[in-house]
Amino acid sequence: MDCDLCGGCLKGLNKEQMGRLSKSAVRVSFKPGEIILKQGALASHIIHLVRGYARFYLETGDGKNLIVKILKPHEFAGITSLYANKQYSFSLASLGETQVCLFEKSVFLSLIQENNVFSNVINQWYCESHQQVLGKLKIFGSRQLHGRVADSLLYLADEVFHSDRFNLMLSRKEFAELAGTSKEGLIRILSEMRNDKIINLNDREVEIIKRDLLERIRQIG
Amino acid sequence: MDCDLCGGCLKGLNKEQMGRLSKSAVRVSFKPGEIILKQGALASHIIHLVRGYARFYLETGDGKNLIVKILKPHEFAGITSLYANKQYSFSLASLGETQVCLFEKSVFLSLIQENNVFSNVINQWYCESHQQVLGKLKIFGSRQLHGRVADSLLYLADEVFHSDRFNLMLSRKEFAELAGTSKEGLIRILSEMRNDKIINLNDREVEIIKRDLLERIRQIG
DNA sequence: CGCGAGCTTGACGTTGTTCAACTAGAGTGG
DNA sequence: CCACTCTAGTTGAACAACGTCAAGCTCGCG
Repeated sequence: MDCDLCGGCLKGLNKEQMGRLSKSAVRVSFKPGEIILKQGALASHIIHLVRGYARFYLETGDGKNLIVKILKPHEFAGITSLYANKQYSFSLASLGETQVCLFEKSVFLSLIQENNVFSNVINQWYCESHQQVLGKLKIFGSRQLHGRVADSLLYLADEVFHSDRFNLMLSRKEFAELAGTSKEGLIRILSEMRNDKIINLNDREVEIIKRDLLERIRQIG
Repeated sequence: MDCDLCGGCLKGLNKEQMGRLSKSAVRVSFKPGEIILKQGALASHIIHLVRGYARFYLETGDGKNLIVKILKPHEFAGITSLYANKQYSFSLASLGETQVCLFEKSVFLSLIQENNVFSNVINQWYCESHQQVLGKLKIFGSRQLHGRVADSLLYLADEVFHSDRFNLMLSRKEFAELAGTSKEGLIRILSEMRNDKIINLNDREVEIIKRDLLERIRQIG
């Protein structure tokens, strides 16, 4: 199987290595809401999101979830389980229709070990991912609801959809899990923001109207 | 300058590379409470903690801090600023007397790029560090005070001091910043735990008595 | 038409922060 | 040697923030 859709995401590999990886790869499609990787399962694969979006979340143990980030096309997941972890420490579920490429972890790992350019690509990935999580931790540890919701809205606009107008692919409950609160708490803040004309909100269509204000709310909390 | 105290932390480097790194290295001592790296400053160095402990924290912008982890001897900081970030995204302050080794970021980076074994060591470091932050995010996003304090206590016992009896090197305020709450809130929980004989607490001397119970509190919140 | 799922709002109780007062110990200067 | 002051720690009370519970609403579907 070839993996042309993976595009430049695997740069640094030579033809032989690319072939070895492709041979171990499987392409799979998922319907909306299906679980792609399950927390606790044996970490056997690295996944590459080819098409669609997916929510990367932690099962907190008390029946709730915490969405850490939204994966968009050409992003990876499972790299955090490359070393040490025998099991996935997170879950991944599709939003809408998605298509993913599954690479065997062992092959992926040996490529990192033998190809320095590739190893550096992964390094860089870690660096960015680490930063993002640290940022989220900061928000969670220091801001209250208004700030966390504002942050989540801006995260979606800036990092995921690259537009101030987008279709929130999440249910209210899922959006709450992204902002780290309850469904009702989130809804109240959103309603408030709509009343204050900071955002437009029709069902799952979101438009950021007063971005400067939203950014201020994120900062002061 | 040689860097024998860095021990096996820089494994994978050959003699020439080790020499190049050593030549760029500076050894510095810090008194209790002094700032080693300052959030926002130009990220010019990677630091290696040779002796003592340090708190790795984020300045949240509203005058509060959030302690992400406690660095112990032979750990690194600043690796998260290797790529992209021109400025440190965190601060590092000494707890007690510490001694650190400063490496020039540019030299460090070129070693990663040319030495695959070293690159993999860093990769692994990222992987572990990433996991730790994700774990903390999970706690912050899903547990309330009791759980967060229990988690912080167990973190110190298991990951930092490797003993159920240790000298908390943090003030109450700093410990609160580790647990993500206010000084008063933390004190109340600690008093409760002392009254319930879950921990012993004399000034900054901590002893975990009922570990099983503490672990349960961490899990159920 | 009835049913269920997702969304919304109000009421209420819990949790946690803030403010203020108090204590103990350490350091300072008369 | 004793006020005085400063800091860290502790506790109580008032208040705000947030989660939970319950009810109603809309919409799509059988």
